[in-house]
This record gives sequence, C-alpha cells and structure tokens, in this order.
Amino acid sequence: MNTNSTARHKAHAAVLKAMAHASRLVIIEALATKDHCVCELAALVGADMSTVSKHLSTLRNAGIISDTKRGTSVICHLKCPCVLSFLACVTDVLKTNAREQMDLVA
Amino acid sequence: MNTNSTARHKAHAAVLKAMAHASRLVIIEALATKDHCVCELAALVGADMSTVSKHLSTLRNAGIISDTKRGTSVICHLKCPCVLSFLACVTDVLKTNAREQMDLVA
DNA sequence: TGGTTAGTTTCCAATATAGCAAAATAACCA
DNA sequence: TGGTTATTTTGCTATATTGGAAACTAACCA
Repeated sequence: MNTNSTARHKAHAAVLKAMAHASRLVIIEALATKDHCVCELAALVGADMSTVSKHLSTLRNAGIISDTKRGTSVICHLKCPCVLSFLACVTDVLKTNAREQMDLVA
Repeated sequence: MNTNSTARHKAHAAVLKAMAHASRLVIIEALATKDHCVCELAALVGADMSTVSKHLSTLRNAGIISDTKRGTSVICHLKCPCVLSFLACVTDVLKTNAREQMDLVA
C-alpha cells in the first residue's frame, strides 16, 4: 500500500460514499431524467428541505452534481450520468443475493 | 416515493456503502486479480487483522464477496467483478473534478 | 493433549453521519 | 423598503462507523 494508491482509494471511496444513501440515490435517479430544483427534489425525497439541501451539498462536493441559480431557485444537474451504470451492477449483486436466499429456503 | 422504491434504494445504498471505504476498495481490487486469504489481505491493507476481518464481513453481508475455508485459512473471492466497472466511472468523476480545479487556478 | 496459526467476536473510545428546527441568506416582487 | 419564496447554515441530538486490543474459536500438527 503506497501513499498514492491510498490517496486514489480514498478519493474513489469518497465518491461511492456520496452515493451510498437511499435519498441521494432517489435524487440521482431523478436528475438522470431531467434537471430539478431543490424544492422539487425535497418533495420527491419526502424529507425536510434542510436535510435535502445537505444531501445535495454532499453530492456537489463529490462532483456528482452541479447547479445553477435561476431566480430564487437552484437548479440541480447530474454531471456524470455514468453513475447510473453503477446501479445496474448493484442490481446484479442484489439479484444474486436474493437467489441465494431462495436457495436456502428451497 | 412509494415503499417499494424506498426499499430498492435502501438495498442499492447498502451495496454502495459496503464498497465506500478505502480499505475495502483495496480488498476488492486485490480480489479482482485472484482469491486471497484474510491474512494476505490484512498485509495488503496494512491494518490489524481484526479490523480487516470486520471489513470482510461488511463485504460478505453486502453479497460482494464469498469465502471458503481451507485448513485454518479463509479464502475470499469476489462474487461480482462487475463492481470494478464502478471504479471506471468514479475515475471519470474524479478526473472531471480535477479538471475543474485546474480551471480555477488557471 | 498442548501448542500454534488463522480468523472472528466483543469491548470500548473516537469520529462521522443524519435529521429536524430555527436562524441566516438571497433573489425577487409590490 | 418590506415581504415572500427558495435555499443554506447552524445547533443539537441520536445513531452508525471505524479501529485496535483482548478474548474466544477453529483447524491443524507434534
């Protein structure tokens, strides 16, 4: 484990960690379709706006989303739609897990 | 936000969360090449074996790795090599971030 | 059986995260 | 200017995560 690879792994982990929350995944999926303002996302997630605002700043700090101000609203935009490809694989993991659970019962 | 999609998002988040740690990424990358026993992984990560053992159980619970016992050793195996495709995209995110940092300075 | 190696679990302290409420900003409109 | 809407920040509490040390378990060997 040299210092460089540790730094790289930490950076990678930070991006994954930013995605690793149900509400933030809801936000990411919503933004995959189209840009949304914070209050729309708050309604979608169903949480306090202050909470959603913090989730958004987590995603922003990780470089996953960007935003522009329009009037009093902040419009959020998914910078890296490739993150959705993660979810396809995650779904595979979950399917495998489910299949194994089935096998245990059967 | 209906209950089903919340459950799905929670399940997805759990898998991402299991990956979201520098040491666990080191483990995942090592296992992508070949199976390893716990003590080899502990040496690679450079942490206490009890700590690595706990990281492994996190990955195991998420369904990312499996293991078989051989003598006194436990051999770990990466169940879903597709998780590596995550990292390619994460690298894109990081590159974009770095480029923006450059732009700020330039 | 007793010792050794490999791994896991438990205990505990330090740190990080999540969420709401309330206060603070910011841009707009009358 | 004063009020309103949208958003962020701060304060605080509850909860989760991390990691080493020590105790415990399991498989092997002499």
